[in-house]
Amino acid sequence: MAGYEVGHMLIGELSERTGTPRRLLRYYEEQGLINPSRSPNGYRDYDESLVDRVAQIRGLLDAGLPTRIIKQILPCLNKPRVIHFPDATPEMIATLEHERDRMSERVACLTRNRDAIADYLEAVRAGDHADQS
Amino acid sequence: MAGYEVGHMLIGELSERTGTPRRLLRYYEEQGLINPSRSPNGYRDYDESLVDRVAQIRGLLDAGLPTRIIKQILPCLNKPRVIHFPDATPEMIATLEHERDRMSERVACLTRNRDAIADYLEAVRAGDHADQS
DNA sequence: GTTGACCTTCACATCGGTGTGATGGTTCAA
DNA sequence: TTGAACCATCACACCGATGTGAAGGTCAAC
Repeated sequence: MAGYEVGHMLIGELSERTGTPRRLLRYYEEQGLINPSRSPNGYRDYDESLVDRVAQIRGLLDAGLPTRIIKQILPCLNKPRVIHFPDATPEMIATLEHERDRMSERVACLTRNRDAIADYLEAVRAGDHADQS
Repeated sequence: MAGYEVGHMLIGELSERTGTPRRLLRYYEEQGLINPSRSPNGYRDYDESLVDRVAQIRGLLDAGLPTRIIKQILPCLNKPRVIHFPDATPEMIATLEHERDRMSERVACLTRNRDAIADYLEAVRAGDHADQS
């Protein structure tokens, strides 16, 4: 059970470190969002960098993006500065532009509503129970 | 089929004006997100203000919020300045604070990824096909 | 009065993300 | 060598949001 090579881990460790059920780590792999290598015994072998990537995936899922879209935008998000892009096909670029804009819309919507909630909370906190106590 | 009282409309018109299937307008009602009045004949009668509200609901759904949560935060978002809040129970306040924070997290995640996409697109556009043509 | 375009309710289906558990292989330590 | 703690695949179930359509009421126009 020992992790000989540092920077690599089994599914259980990645699960704990990301707070993600094993089931979902396998699901994300099935959807092509990650592809861990395999140890000789067939166990999945996750690279350290996948901790961040999984967090990113979950954040995007939580923000309403489906795996299909996440899969398309992930390659643009490789840690190192834009090295060499796998595919700059016009359709891919159009897709990215579209998704970028949709994300901006989501940000606007969320920001608007969050600010409204914050305002409400502030108003409530501003001693509005004066007529009750 | 004429709309006698302006500012009121049938489900079909609201559907067209918001780009929302009738099915979903009824679903949102069932979930307690809107409650249109009824005409004598049983038809749903939507107020003009629901055009905006439906847009808001759809935006939040698209941003990953479930109807259960949307239902809780909607009352804080009445057009007129915070008039009188229906319920300022401590649990409700805690819920709102929590959801506000979750929305901030989503905004952060979406912004980060959107910017990365934008950077990527810019880099691609910056004549990086130099080594190909 | 019949037709057409609305509306109603209701039910069943699909799809994506997720939960749960069965069945069995690998490895380490007692 | 057996048991515990991992791992694997696979299948079935659930839930929320959504699609689709059947069966029937209302109303305006012809």
